Amino acid sequence: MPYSAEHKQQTRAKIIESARVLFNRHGFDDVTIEMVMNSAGLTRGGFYNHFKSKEKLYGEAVSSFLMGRGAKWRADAGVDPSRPSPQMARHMIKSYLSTEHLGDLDGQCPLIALPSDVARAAPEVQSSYQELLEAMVGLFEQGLEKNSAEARQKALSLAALCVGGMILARTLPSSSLAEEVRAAAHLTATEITQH
Amino acid sequence: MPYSAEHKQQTRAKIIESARVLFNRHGFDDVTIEMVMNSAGLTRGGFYNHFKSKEKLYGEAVSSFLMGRGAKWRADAGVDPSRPSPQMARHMIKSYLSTEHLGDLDGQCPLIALPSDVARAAPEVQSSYQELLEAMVGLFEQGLEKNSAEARQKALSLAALCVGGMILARTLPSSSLAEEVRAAAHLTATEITQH
DNA sequence: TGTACATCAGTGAACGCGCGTTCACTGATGTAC
DNA sequence: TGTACATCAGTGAACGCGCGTTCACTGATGTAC
Repeated sequence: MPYSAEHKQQTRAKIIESARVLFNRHGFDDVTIEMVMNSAGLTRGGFYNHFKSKEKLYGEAVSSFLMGRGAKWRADAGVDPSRPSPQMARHMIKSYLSTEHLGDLDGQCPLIALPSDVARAAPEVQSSYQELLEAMVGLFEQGLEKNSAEARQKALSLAALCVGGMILARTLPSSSLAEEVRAAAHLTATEITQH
Repeated sequence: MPYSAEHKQQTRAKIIESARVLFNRHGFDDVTIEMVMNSAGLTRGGFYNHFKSKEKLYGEAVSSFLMGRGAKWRADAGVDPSRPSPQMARHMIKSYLSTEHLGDLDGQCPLIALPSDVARAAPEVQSSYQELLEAMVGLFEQGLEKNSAEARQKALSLAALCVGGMILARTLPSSSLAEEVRAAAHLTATEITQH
């Protein structure tokens, strides 16, 4: 059995990681298989040793990114999971609606980068998107000390405000207006956690 | 001079209208020139009598849609422009975050449908996008009876909440969750106009 | 320990399809007389 | 009024490029003896 057992898996992981970054930045159609493979240090032809099609790769890359993001959030929040607090919600909002996140094209939250692609993607991809949103909403909800119906509504709105604010800020050509949108959304979101 | 003077212009307008609907629903890459021309009752070859390239058509279609939407809003609001009111803002929010708007794939607001395409499009297209957002924000701002700095912040956040809520609702595969997001955003947006 | 062998990850050339674009042609229309 | 003509919007076949996918081959690696 040539090549160690995990060698192929490592290569596969490298391909997914390259794809993740490229898809997140450029979307599905503008990324070619050659770009992905070169960025992983390989050549075009080998791709089909690892994936059945470009679509399958997309599904895996997006799903893994979405899941990874969700896990990271849960870990961040889980430092003391027995004591969810408004501080935690405000901390999440602060980092989500930060100038740094706005400038981070490679690492940005996929809820921001991918909605229009996801809407046309395979069901598994859509499910992952939904799961990540639910994770976000769940964390907000935990951070709000309210009766559950109101907390749920606020948590959903916070998610919409965070994602919408970032999408708009990223799309606007004027960076001063983009920054204004980001700052306004941040302020309003913080206010919502305080009512 | 064969064909009446405006004949060509009418055909051109028909092409733009077909393109508008198709691009709004499917995005730039998934719409072919043949689809646009057939939907306008013409054949592929004639396209280049009217437009220099697919990109130019996209620019015109999107810009005209964005401008038209802005004009419509101003007209709606302008019924009595001397008396902007919270009612007007609430009315806009109600119709924007309505179930009908969520289901209207052809007529939906382009701020919802187009952000990821616009981010990669020509500068004119991006400017049109920004203008439409500014029109929306301006109308919200007029409808809020506050000192200007706070009204501006709230207006920007309302825009982010409206657009973000609709984008999320449209992307989620579970229509019950989508509806929940829409309803929550609607409620929170209304509350914001009342504080 | 060293050598022959089998496996299969990776290579790069080639294929083929879709679609944007071009082009020679057609035929409907308005004008000139 | 009717006829020949010029124009040019519209047609549809053909071109060519890019990219997803396939395929015959290579060469690095682990195993058998």
